[in-house]
Amino acid sequence: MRWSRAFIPTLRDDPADAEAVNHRLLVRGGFIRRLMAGSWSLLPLGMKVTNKIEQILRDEIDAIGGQEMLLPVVHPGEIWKKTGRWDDVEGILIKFTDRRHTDLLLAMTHEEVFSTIATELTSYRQLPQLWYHLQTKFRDEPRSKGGLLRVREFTMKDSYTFDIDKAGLDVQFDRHYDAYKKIFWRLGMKAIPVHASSGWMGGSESVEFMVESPAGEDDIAYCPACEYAANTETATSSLEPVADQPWDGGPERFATPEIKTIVALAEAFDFAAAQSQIKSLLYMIDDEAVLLLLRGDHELMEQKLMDALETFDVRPAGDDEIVTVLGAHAGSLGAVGLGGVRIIADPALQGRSNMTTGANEDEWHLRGVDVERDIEVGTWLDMRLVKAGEGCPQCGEPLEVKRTIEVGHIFKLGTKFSEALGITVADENGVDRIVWMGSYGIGVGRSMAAVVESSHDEAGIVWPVSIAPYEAAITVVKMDDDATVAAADALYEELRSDGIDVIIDDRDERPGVKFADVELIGIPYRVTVGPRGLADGVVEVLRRSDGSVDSIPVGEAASVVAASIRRDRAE
RNA sequence: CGGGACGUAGCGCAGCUUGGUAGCGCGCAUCGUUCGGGACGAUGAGGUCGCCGGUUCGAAUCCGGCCGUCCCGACCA
Repeated sequence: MRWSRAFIPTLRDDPADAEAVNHRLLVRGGFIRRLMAGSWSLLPLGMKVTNKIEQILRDEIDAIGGQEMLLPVVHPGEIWKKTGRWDDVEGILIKFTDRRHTDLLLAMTHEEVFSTIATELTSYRQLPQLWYHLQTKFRDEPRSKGGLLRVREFTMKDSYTFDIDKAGLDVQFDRHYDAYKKIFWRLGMKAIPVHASSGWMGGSESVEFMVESPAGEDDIAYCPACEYAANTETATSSLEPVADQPWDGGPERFATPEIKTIVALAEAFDFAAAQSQIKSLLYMIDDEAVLLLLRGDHELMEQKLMDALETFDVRPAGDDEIVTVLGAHAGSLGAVGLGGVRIIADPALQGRSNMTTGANEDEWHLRGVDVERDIEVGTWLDMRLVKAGEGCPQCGEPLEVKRTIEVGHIFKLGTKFSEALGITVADENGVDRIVWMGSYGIGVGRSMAAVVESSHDEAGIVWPVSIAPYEAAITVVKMDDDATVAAADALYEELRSDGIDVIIDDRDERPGVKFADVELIGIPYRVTVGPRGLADGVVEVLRRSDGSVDSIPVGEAASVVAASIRRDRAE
């Protein structure tokens, strides 16, 4: 490509509305433009990167036996009603009707359609199957943000597997696990696989692939010692035991005027350190008031609660509800002597005594509470948010908590969809068996954004060779110098015939402008051709990733650069 | 959905308090001088001031409503 003919609208200033690094750099570099909130057009450079990412996805999924298909984006509501998701995923699912008043929807994912096709599977002899596609999905996110990180319309690679039994599903799952590790490696990202909550996908087990970035939306707990890693939505940790001070007798009321928070109580009374308090939270779960108890210095992780209770209908009770159920306002709530309300307590409270908690009477608390003696705990449930520094549940070393971007997610769906849609095959005895399914997704645009987030500097993006919009750029320093232009053209042709994806910057611009643009756009190799170097018979090769510069004889430049690029490609 | 900020030329912004018919920088076009890290001079093109309504002789500016965008939160594979 000749730069003078290319549409690469770079911007000198950061767009005013861009905050996230990927947003700033991809817009400035002329890769993408916004059409509306959460919808982006891919300009030529963005398209090139996307194509390269998609090719890697195809390579690796094909390598584990994947067969590519392409399914429609508009689905009949009917099949989503069969799986129950027509009603279950209210909100982000866009529904509409056609001229015949048929219920339709914009696909947010494709389990239903793949499953529909899979009803044509009739015999165990046809299994296993691994199908995938790269398709547009639309999710009406309440709040798109972060450039390409959270959008409404996006391309996703999703694969689906069909097996005769759980063992087969396990094999497919493990293969995807390995393929995903390779994929993210090839995309130039350090992706950490973590145990995750399955959310509304259901299923028994899921692993997310996370890339560390301050722009991310998920926290993971990570053990540097043993590689334990889990989304904080599921992570656990081991805690130092707390030694309670002895206390004779039962709970004792004491006045706590104006004190409404754990912190304030801890400051006012030396026996009421946060870890010696019981945090009481009233929640409405499936329309039932439930009192949740945690250690005072711990935080609730709602997702753990939802997963354990198998419901999405979880919300904090309102002020009115709290007063109605407990007879006091938030700040003085407690579980001692409470009847008729279900109590769920975090195991960190087990065996604790001489604790402080609200008295269910405004401005009064209780001290000397023995959790198991004084409180009728209905269920013990780990629902505590893990914090950095707590012990790894596997090896005890301190955990780290990192902010990350979720770039991929693999699920063991089990039989949820196949049962709902009647996907069965005959086994060797001629008996119909429900098929076991898995589903595995990678966001293409989000991956592109995540690479930018984790690989950039002050000057711009630093693409890995594998997905760079161009592998090399030839910067022609002086366009009105015939010898320079001729040498640059010759180099360009040689690299092209060598199979290198190269662009020649033949614009009549000052060198500074050209240098800045190549760096902003993030092309891994820049070959600078100018009269100054040519006088010595050399051109200059700059490697974007480490800034190293080599002067190389003109005649060897193409082969040296091509060799470097081939080496990078192989990595 | 709650809180906050914003909407004026392709991009970044000023003007609004105190109403008088729109300006700066970058970019763009032409010419000239320049040319190894975002040049300089000259000339020029380009704007429904987000939309609708109101107040007024007169609205980018004041008032009301709406729409859109971003950030925080809620939410979210």
